[in-house]
Amino acid sequence: MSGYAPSEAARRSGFSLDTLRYYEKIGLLADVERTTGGQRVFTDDDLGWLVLFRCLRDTGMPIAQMRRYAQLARDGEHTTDERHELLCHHAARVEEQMRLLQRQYDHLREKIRFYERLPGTTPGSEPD
Amino acid sequence: MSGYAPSEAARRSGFSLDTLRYYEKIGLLADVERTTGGQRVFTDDDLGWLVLFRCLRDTGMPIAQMRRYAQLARDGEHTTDERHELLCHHAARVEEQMRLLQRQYDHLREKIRFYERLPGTTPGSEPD
DNA sequence: CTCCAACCTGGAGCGCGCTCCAGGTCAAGC
DNA sequence: GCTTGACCTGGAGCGCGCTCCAGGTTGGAG
Repeated sequence: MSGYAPSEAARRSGFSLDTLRYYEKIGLLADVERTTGGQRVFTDDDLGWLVLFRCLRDTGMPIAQMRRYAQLARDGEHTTDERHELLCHHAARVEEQMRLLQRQYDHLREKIRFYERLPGTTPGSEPD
Repeated sequence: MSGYAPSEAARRSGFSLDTLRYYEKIGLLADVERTTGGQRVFTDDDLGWLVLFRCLRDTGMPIAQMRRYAQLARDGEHTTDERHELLCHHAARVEEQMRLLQRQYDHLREKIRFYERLPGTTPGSEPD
C-alpha cells in the first residue's frame, strides 16, 4: 500500500518520469527512497507532495517558490506561519489571475458574438 | 486621433516596445506605417489588434495561433467562418482552463484552512 | 542463467516568448 | 546647426520548465 515504482508514481501523479527526476534533482522532492540497486521507490507521502506540486504548478506558482515551501516544510513545525503566509499570498495572486482570465474570456465571447451577428455583410477590416 | 508614436502605442497597449517590434517581425502586426524616416506610426486599428492580442495572450493562446488568426483576417471576408471556429475552439480551452484553475484554487484554499485549523499541535510531516 | 524492459546518471538541448545589445539614424527643442 | 532622447536594425541571449540522449545498471519473468 506504499512503495511505488517510478513508472507507477508517474502514472499516479501525472508527471513524466523525467519530471519526477527533475523535481528530485532540484530539491523539490527530497530524499526519495531507493532500492539497494539505486532505483527509486516513491511513498504515499511523496505522492502527496506531488499532488500539492501539481496544484501549485497549475495555479502558476514558479518552481523556486515551491522549492521554498518544500524547504520550509522540511525545516519543521516552526515554519508553519511562513508557509501559511506563502500560500495566502499565492492564493491572492490566483484570485487576481482568475479575475483577469474571466475578464478576457468575456472579451473573447463578445468577439465571438461579433462573428455570430455577421449576416454576411460587414465593412471595415477587423477587430471590432 | 490616430497615429501614435511607438512609446505611446506601448503605453496604451501595455506591451513593451521590444514586444511591439517583435510582434511585427513575426507577422502578428503587419504593415505598420512608417514616417519618411522609417519610424513606426501606430494607428487606432493597430491598437485594436493589440487589444485583441492581449486578450488572446492572457487566455493562453500560443503566438502561432494568433498569427494564424491575423493571417486569416488579412485574407479577407471569406475566412470569417474559420476565424469564428478558431475563436470558439479557443474559448472552449479557456473554459477548461478556468475549471481547472477553480478546482486547484479550491484545493489550495483547503490546504490553507489546514494551517488555520492548526492550534499549535500537529503530528505527521506534511501535505495533509 | 538469460533476457529485456525498466531504470539509472550527468549533461546537453529545446520551445516559448520575449528581452537586450551594439551601432547607427531621426527629429523636436533650443 | 547642435544636442539629445526616442527610435531603427539584425541578431544574440535569457529564463523557465522541462525533455531527450548516450551509455550503463537492475531485477523480475521464463
